[in-house]
Amino acid sequence: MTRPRGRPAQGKTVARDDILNVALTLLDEGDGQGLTMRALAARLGVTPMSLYHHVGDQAGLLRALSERVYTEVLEGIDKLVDHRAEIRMLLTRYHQAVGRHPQLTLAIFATPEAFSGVTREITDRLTTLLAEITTEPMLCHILIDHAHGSGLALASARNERQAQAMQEQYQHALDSLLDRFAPPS
Amino acid sequence: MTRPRGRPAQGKTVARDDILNVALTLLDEGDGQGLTMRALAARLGVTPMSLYHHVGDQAGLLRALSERVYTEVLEGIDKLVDHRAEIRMLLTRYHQAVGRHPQLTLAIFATPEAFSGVTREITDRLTTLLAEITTEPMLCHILIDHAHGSGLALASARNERQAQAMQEQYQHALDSLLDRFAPPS
DNA sequence: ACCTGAACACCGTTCAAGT
DNA sequence: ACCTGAACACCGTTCAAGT
Repeated sequence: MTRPRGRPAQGKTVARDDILNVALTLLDEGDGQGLTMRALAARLGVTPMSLYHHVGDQAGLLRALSERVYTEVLEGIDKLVDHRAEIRMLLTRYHQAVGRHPQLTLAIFATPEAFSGVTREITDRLTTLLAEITTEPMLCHILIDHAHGSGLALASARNERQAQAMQEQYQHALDSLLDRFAPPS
Repeated sequence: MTRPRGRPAQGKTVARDDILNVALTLLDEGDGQGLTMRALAARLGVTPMSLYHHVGDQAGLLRALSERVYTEVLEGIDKLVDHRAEIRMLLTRYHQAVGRHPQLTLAIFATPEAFSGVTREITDRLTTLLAEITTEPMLCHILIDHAHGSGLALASARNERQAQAMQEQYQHALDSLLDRFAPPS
């Protein structure tokens, strides 16, 4: 009558990487309500509680996702001699990351415990770089806020062509901001 | 055995205004998870389902809240002759509204159906005003994004003194942006 | 018009128990 | 170490029924 308990004889262990991948698609394919511990477990063919072993609770899951997504922003950014070029690169990649996973960004905003050190790394790197080319301390916040807003707006692009156009508009705005606050000397 | 059904003889009708007031405090006093239809109803001494009669479903509730909060932004803004002064006033009030109800702002971000026409009115007014003093079309987005980001950050102020200081920093940044994109002629 | 209880289909998370 | 079922305390929302 009762189904078998415990770890099944042939049971495959679910990989942490798979959890994160599937979680990310659940988050992106819906309106943000698609990612639940139960739905995630079901999609992975596993009991909800087994997830807790790999990623902790829901905030832990979000933090892991945030790490995975935002780490890509820092990867392959060589310390350029040209500060301005490095700033552009960093922000463009960040903007893209937000645009690719807007629901993740919103979820993190609403879940302070989900903040990962990676985002801190990004903003720290940006502030030190910006300190080299401008004396306006608020420029960093302005740039990051705009990356958020514009990145989130990217979600409402109707097709790839429009998304491309919005990306270019962002680049333009970014250049304009840098020009006006830190004119190339 | 069974408790009475239907409208109680002396039952007071719950007022829509009370619903919104209590909903707003539930939203603000917690970490954003405090506002649920059931908790709201309980606080009002009413069954959850009675709420649906007044504000519709959860998205309707959020839209009503958004209207109440953001309408105050537009109120008492006389059309000033000085475009720049009006822009400053509009954004400062918007920034304050976001800062006072950060969780509402986040909830609306995550719930597109909750968008009220009022926010559209605000951005429309801003765009037409900005068109008068600058040719950079993205300035409007930059200003609104920064109002969002800085307003949301206001939530993490540890005391009123610090909040005041952050408000002033926002003003400063706003002026700086306007100066650089639309220098007073 | 306005409020009610019951019901449906969900949630996150803890726990003790299996292998 | 890793997975399990059962249970607890919640959700939003629909429905038919009361006054």
